[in-house]
Amino acid sequence: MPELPEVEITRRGIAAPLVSARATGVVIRNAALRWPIPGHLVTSLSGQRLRDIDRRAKYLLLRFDRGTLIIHLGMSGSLRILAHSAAPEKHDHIDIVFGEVVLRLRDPRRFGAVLWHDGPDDAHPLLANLGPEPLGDDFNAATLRAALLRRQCAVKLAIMDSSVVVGVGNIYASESLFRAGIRPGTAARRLSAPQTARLAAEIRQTLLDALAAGGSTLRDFMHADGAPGYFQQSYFVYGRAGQPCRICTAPVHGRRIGNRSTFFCPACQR
DNA sequence: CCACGCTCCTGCGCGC
DNA sequence: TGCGCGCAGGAGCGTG
Repeated sequence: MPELPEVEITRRGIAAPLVSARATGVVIRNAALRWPIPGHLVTSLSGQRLRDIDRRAKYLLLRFDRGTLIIHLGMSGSLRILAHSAAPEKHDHIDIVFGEVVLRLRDPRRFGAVLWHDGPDDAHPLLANLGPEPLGDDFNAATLRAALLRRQCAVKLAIMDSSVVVGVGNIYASESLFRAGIRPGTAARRLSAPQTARLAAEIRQTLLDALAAGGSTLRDFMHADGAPGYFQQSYFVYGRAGQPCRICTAPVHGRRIGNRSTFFCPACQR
């Protein structure tokens, strides 16, 4: 499941070969992603040059001459650069063709999205209400504190809310809270200022570490060049219910919060 | 504004 | 060995 580090790594991987290339066509094999892939891309994208690739939250923003192709990888999506002649496989739903090379989206679970937008980012409903980037300057102890003080839900749910901070998925939510020494079920507004500062720092560092590792990822992720990206990262708590905490050896607890699997160490996290 | 549960989909792992 | 079942997950969306 691509989380933010995987999306960023994908961005870098596809930007290098594609930026400044010209799209020559689009092949849609299955438009039924989370929202239908707009059919007009097949004709409208041809001839447009790819000027840049940005990322906002987990959305990839491919800046073409006359608009932006928004791509979300959902839970199982991956993008690869392939020769135009490479045969598509079962879940390869769309190709953006750049002459002899294609950008190919594979997404078995089809939770992803490919959309077209020709206005400013803020004018798109998916991008309009996103909170700060966790790796950017707008995300810090003060901004997180302000956001958490208005929430009484579990802090884990709060940091997974994209209006509070973007890019924190289920895995890194548990990992960040472990590293910050905070129990995931704690009411968001009950965190002290120092706890909040620690949490902001650990969210950032957890994502940076994953980025440095090349993207921890679950089974479906591939690097843009097709090499498997799964460095079975040794998570502190995620998926480790009943196993010894890597710090104190107490058994890791698992429970559901907001109908999502959640893991924590009852000794290290208070 | 906030909280919560539902929903999309497929592959996997488990129990029998 | 095969089958059916439940679960996993991102995040938008509708409802209370």
